[in-house]
Amino acid sequence: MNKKQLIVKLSGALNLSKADSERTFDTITNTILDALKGDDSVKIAGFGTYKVAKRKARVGRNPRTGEQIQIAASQKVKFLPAKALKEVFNK
Amino acid sequence: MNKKQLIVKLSGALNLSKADSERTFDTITNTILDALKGDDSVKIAGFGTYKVAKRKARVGRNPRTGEQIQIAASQKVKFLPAKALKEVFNK
DNA sequence: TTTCTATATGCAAATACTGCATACCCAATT
DNA sequence: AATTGGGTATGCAGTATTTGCATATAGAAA
Repeated sequence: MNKKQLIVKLSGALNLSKADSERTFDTITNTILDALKGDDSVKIAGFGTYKVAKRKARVGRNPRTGEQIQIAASQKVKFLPAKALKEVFNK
Repeated sequence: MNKKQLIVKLSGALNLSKADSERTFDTITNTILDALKGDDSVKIAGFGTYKVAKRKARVGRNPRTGEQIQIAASQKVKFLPAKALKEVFNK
C-alpha cells in the first residue's frame, strides 16, 4: 500500500476530500518530525514511540570492492511499536 | 513529547479543536494499522515505510536465570525512515 | 517525466531480543 | 483536579539479528 492508496482510505474515514486528507496527513507527519527535531522522542500510547537514536561510528565495508570504510556516527529515527500493536500481529 | 502534547500542536496546525484533532489522529493511526493487517507494508514517500516483519522462532535465554528458552516465531511492525528523514537528522 | 525507493552484494560491529521487577509517566475516570 | 490503573523504560547476559557501507538498476510513485 502506498501513500496515494492510504489517502483514499483516509478520505473515506475522515469524510474529507482527497486533497484535504493529504494536507492533513502531511501536517501530521511534519508535526511529528518537528517534534522529533526539538524533543528526541514522540510517544503515542497504543501505537508506538518514535525516537531519534544515535548510532556510533564504526567500520564498514564497500560490498562492491570489499574495501574497509570508516562510517561516521549518525542519527536515525526509530519506531518502537507499542504492546497493543505487537499483540495485534501475534494472534 | 507525548500524545497529548502532540495533539495540542496538531490542533494549532490543522486549525481544529483538540477533540477533533485527536479523532483525526486516531483515525489515521487506525487506518495505517488496518492497512498493515491486510497488506503487509505501508509506504509513505518522504517519511518512511511501515512493514510487518516475520521473526523466526529461536532459542533465547532468560537473562535473570541464564536458562535457555524457546522463543516462538512472531511478527513485529518495523518502520524504515525514508532517505529525506535520515538527512534531516544528519546535518 | 522526474524523483523516490527497493534490491543485491560481504562482512564487522552495533544493537535487538528474551523474563521480570521496579519505577515512572501518562490517560482516563471519577 | 486528583487518583488510579495501565503502558512504558530500564537493566541484566548472551546469542541472534540487523545495520550500513557503494552503486546501479528496476520499478513505482509524485
